[in-house]
Amino acid sequence: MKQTLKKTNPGSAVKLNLCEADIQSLRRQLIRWFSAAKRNLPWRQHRDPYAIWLSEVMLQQTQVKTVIPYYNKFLTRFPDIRSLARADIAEVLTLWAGLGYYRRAHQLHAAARDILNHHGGVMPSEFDRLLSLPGFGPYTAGAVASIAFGQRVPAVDGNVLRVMTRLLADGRDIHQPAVQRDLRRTAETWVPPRRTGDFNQALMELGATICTPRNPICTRCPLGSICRARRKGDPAQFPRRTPTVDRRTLYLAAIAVTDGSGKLFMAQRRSPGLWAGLWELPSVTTPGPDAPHVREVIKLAAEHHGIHLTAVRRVTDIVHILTHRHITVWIYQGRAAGSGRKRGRPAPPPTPTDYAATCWTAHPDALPLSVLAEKQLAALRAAEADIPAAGCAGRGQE
DNA sequence: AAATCGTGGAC
DNA sequence: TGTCCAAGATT
Repeated sequence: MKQTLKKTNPGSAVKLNLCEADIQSLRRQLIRWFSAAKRNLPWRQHRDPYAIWLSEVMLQQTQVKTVIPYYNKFLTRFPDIRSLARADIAEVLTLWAGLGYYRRAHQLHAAARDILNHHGGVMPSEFDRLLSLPGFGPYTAGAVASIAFGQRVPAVDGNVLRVMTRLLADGRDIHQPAVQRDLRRTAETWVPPRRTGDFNQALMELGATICTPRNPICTRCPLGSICRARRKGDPAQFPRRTPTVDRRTLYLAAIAVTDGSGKLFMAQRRSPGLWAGLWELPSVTTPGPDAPHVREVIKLAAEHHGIHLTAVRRVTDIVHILTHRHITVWIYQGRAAGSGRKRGRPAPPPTPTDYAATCWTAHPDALPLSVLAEKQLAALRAAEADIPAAGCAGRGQE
């Protein structure tokens, strides 16, 4: 039996949902399909709630393929909540460097400490308690509660939102928080009393492998018989697309400052913010779109970093693209003419203002670096600039 | 509610 | 090549 609903119905009195019979069919078909089709992923070999939690955090807005190597390394180094909670945030960031969205690493660490200090080191199992931990939103709390503890709660991520809008032929904009909340309430009625974790994972797995954003493979979909978008003939029109926003451009002048003994001046970014806690060449924003003159760079270095430069030259420049930023970086090199510098000794790091900390180091690659910072060092070396050589401590060399 | 927060895969 | 967007959370 089918409900008679208006097509896409914002404001309709009747809640957009499947009928009871279709919900039963959905549960059965999905679980059956998942048993046969599920991918063999590292986190599916664990029953430990911590291991599942870690995977869910790393997978936020990050593809499975990208996460896998980070996950394995992280879990080897920090096999349980206690080891993570007692670790230095610097080491956590080192293992996270390159994965992006670094707030996740800070909050993962904070939540581990919270669990150790206030929950006896035992992961909470209830949705509401999980939700109150740092880094847990509706999705992650639902995923951990259902997958690790079998709680009957939904786990609605981007995959599930897409699958749901297609099953329901729901034309609303899933980027709107109110729409997401409504779909989560609908999903609550879909989660079966048993095998909640498998059901939630099956919905996500379907979205990731069959019900994909473009070119969904409806011929292989176990839910084809109840999918309203498929019946309408064009499932890919759901979910509704939203107009893209332009990337803002950002212009930076970065300076590779060396002292007399082969050390490089590095700066650690503040938290919160972009690349929080990671290290990079000290830089300042400039009006753009033209590269600042050398004398301007000398002035900026003195103002922002308290360093007096000599022998400044522009070495190279790079472009870095983020989701909503287009960053142009002009890279300069100079030598510190610090007053306190003696033979073979770097000047003490100036008191940081723009940054959380600064340091002189002969091994900049040993610090947790953003991908942009790695690009900066690589570009300098390609230009044969006079900076410390790459050591063996950097990532991506194994 | 709309912005912010990274990086890379896929087409 | 540009665009979308990925097991989202936070302010």
